[in-house]
Amino acid sequence: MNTYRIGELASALSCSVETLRYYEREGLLTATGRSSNGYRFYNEDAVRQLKFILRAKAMGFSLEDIRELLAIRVDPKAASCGAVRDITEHKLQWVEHKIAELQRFRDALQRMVNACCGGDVPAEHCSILLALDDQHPIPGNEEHSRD
Amino acid sequence: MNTYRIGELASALSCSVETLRYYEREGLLTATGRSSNGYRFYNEDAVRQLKFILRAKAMGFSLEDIRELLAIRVDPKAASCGAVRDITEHKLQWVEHKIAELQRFRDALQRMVNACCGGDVPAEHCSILLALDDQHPIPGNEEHSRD
DNA sequence: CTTGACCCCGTACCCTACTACAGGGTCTAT
DNA sequence: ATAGACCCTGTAGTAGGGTACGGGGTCAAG
Repeated sequence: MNTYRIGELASALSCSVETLRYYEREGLLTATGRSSNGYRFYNEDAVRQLKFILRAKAMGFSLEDIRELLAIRVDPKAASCGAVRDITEHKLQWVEHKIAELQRFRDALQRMVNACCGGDVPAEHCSILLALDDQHPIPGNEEHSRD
Repeated sequence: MNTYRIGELASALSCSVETLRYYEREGLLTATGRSSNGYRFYNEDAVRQLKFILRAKAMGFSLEDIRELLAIRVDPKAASCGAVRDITEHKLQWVEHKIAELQRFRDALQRMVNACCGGDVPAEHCSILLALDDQHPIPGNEEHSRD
């Protein structure tokens, strides 16, 4: 079975050597072993595990989430399929919450952009500044004003 | 004109005293002055400025953005309305970019949740773990698989 | 005159996911 | 034997937006 040194693994999967050492410190990816000179080496199982980590990251999982998923992956008989789905659903809810928050930001910003003349005129009466001062709430924004 | 001590301002606008001192260090909100005992005090202008800051934060602006907006707010004749709209549009684009990213996360997570039996069975054949291992790509996810 | 609620300053710490650097060892080619 | 590429460890720094703490001063009530 062929093995990889840390730099080879890093360039193969497009991450940095420092990241791999960091993942080791964090307990996400331990090297398969050490050569007599102390160099880390990785086998195909480690490559697959790193792919798992990177793919999970690309899905939006945090390293903490990934730590849990890896624990299940290593010993899948000890965990239920439901546990895996719980982690995923929990993340999904968090992502949906974040999306909703950003959509509120987007709508507020969009209303401000729409209301602003945006011209090369002095900003003295700029509707965006007025809206942030709440002197002149922008229509559609009333529910956020104090009474 | 009535003035407020830092704790009064903090409780009036529901932020912490530490936050106000932090904003002062960051140049966002300087106290109106200091009493003879060294205590900060704030007048109504400062209250309005803090409201501006908090409202801008609620819109998703970063403290760095707010710093720029405040500079314009202080001297609106020196800046154009277009400059204000540029900041806002820039933020809007950033927010839209973030939303799109999170929506990709959400879709990937949703596909995984849908595909998972989620039962109290061992996770050995869990479709989520398989998908993250890319042994068993979930339909709709092919564009992310390596070839 | 002491207690408790305020306030001051400066510094350190939180989180996440890295990245950088210092100071050293190892291996390969020339 | 020496350059250059690679590897090791340990520690510190980054961004953003604060929070916490230690050690002290101030002020009003009892």
